[in-house]
Amino acid sequence: MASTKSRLPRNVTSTSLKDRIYQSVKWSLIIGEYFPGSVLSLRSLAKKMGTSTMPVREALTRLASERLLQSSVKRSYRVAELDPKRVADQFFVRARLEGIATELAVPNMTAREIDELEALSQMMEGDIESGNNENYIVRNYNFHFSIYAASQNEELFWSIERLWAQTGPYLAQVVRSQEMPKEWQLLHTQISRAIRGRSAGEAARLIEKDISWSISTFEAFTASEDKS
Amino acid sequence: MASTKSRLPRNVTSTSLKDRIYQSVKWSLIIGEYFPGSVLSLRSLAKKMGTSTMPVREALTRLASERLLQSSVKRSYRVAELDPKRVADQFFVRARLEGIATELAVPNMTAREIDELEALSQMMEGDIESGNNENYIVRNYNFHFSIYAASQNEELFWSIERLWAQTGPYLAQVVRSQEMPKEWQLLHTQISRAIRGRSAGEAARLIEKDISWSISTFEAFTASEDKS
DNA sequence: CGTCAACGACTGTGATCACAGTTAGAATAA
DNA sequence: TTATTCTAACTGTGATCACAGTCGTTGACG
Repeated sequence: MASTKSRLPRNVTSTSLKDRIYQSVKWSLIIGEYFPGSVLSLRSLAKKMGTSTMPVREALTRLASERLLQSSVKRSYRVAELDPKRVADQFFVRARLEGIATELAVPNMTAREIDELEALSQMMEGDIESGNNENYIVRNYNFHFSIYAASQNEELFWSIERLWAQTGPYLAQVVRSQEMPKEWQLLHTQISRAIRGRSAGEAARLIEKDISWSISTFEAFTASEDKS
Repeated sequence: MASTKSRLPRNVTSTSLKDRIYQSVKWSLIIGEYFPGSVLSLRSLAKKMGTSTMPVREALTRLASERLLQSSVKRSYRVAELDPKRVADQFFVRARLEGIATELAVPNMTAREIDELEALSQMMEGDIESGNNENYIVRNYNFHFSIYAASQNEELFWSIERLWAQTGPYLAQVVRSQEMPKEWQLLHTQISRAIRGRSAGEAARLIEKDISWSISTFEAFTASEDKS
């Protein structure tokens, strides 16, 4: 888990304990390591981290303020329960913001960056083929955020990342629990191809398509859950 | 002071101290009560609030995590110094998000809400006329956010509010230090009129125009500051 | 057997302390 | 006067404590 942290842009000197705990928990949320409704208590987390509760509570108040965790007074912190309206709202904003970021990014990306993108998309196709959902989740994150980083708009980048962490627990749960749809297989390759061709509008359209597929997959999943 | 609070019904005091301090500081940022570079130290703020440093530090870590304040290890919290690129990025995202929120809001707004909007815009015209910049800042906030609330997308609403708090210290500084441009006078009335006519696209376009005016006013201001 | 009150083990919150790193200003030297 | 050093007052960080509210379980009672 610690090795993946280097993917996230940050100030080089964020060595405080509270920051490391914050990053650690946030990453766990993004890759869906916690389930909706999971309880995160100060003392148990502190024990697990080998610290006092102090840095943990600062980390958790941060996460709660970014709406990644829910908290009410004197009740334990927990991963937000599934609220279809809320998740739909989040995906809606994600689609718009990620489309905008992609449009900005396309003219900025270097040939080397696009090569890496294409390599990633190849591996993601393989992950879908072999059903390696775990790898897919991480590579999908890296794929998207190497694009958004190229938008060179930090504010945009952070807004999107916050939303990913919010939708992470739900989406990852879906991706883990079932075979990934075959339609997903080509999409990311098409995206990197559109970027290579410098067609910003096309790339943005495909990114938004990617997200709308996520939505419908998610909705189909929750619908089937309700019946069981 | 503390003794009177404890006697109030519990639903009034149900919000924690840290939350109230958080809200208080955030509002101060939105209306530009703090200047770029202002230092907010735990102990001095705690003294001002009449509490220990504990709730203050949780409030400030929240604000820092939302990028409303800057913090580096063992250095005091401070309002971000002016970084033209960063502010431009923030305004860019604001324009897009607020345009989207407006488009969503227009079909949702009730006649009563639109009446209130129009009343606000009338008063804002008066504020510009009489040079009452202080009132204008607050009414402008209320005007915009009553629209964004009607988008009925909470995630969108919070994203925008966060950006307002980020740009607040810069923009408010400009608005306070000079006469407001006459062009601003009619804009908000036009916006409420477009909303009454249920033309979402037009309303969104005007909102984005409002923000782009903010940008250019801000840029003109910083340019003139550099020369002096 | 089923209901409900009460207990006990939890929860976050706020206060206070020790500590180490930062910083600004006074004292010293050139 | 100007530059530099050094100290003293400040900063956030982390640990620990007391406290009050929450919640699940147990045990008594109907």
